[in-house]
Amino acid sequence: MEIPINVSLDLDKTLNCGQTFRWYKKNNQWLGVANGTALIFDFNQKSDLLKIQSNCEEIKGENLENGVIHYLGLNDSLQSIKGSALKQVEKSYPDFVPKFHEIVDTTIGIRLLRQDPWEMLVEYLLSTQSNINTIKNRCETLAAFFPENQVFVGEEPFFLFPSVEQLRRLSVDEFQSMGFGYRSKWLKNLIDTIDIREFHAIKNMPLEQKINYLTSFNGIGFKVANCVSLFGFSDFKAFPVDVWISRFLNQFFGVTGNAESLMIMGQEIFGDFCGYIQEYIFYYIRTSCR
DNA sequence: GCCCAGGGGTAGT
DNA sequence: ACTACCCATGGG
Repeated sequence: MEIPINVSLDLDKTLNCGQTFRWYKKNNQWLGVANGTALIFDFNQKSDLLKIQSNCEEIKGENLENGVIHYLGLNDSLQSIKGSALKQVEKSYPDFVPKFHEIVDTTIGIRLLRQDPWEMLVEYLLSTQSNINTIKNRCETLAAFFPENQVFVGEEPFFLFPSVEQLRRLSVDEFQSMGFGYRSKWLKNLIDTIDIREFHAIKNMPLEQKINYLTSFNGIGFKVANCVSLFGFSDFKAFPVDVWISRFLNQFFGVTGNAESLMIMGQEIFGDFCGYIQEYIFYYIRTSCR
């Protein structure tokens, strides 16, 4: 099917900016899994048509069109988000306004995906102290361990992300053999102890309570908790601070500190949608200074 | 071989 | 609260 896209969307940057790990581009098409449905996107930027192929006709109970619109965050008003953040920057850090425009105007089509919280929790636990390529390989290795999860769109194979119950069948040694290193025991502990209903219930809690719950697990620290809150639960007040964001804040605002103090800094600078702006910054600094 | 990566836990101040 | 140190592994 095809759906018209009449809002700003940069699909390449959205799927390639580091918020998601299992999408890949092949023959000018994007292939990936969105909330349990395998998809192939073919986006013609000129005609503003998004061609969609899939392995089934729905995404988590919604029809395909609405499911894709939801997954891609196409209902987010990017202009409102930019306006809100700009107002906050003008008020508190006017010297930063020119840089703010430069960053946002070069990344404006990026949208925050509505990804599966469970997948985000596992994948960001595996992300610590690793570059994005390594993380992508790990996530795909883990998913491909379960051949029963394989689905096809035409000839193209996909692996749906394993459930908690499926992961419980694996041992620390098997995680080790997948190259997870010291994260293996964290993952094993997580899947053995998590109450999945309790986990999903944090969606409606304030950010501080999400972080408190998530950081109660071994291996989930402040930064990863913010990633899960932002990318899994769409809490736009989350502000993940990794080495890149930390360097950026030091360079442009002269601040240093741990992930928690710098998150508060990000919230003060950019306001209620700081998570969105964080993703723009992340893409900007990783593509411009090189 | 060396350095870095979407960090976190722990022990010692 | 802050710091130093360790942790496994792959990629550039």
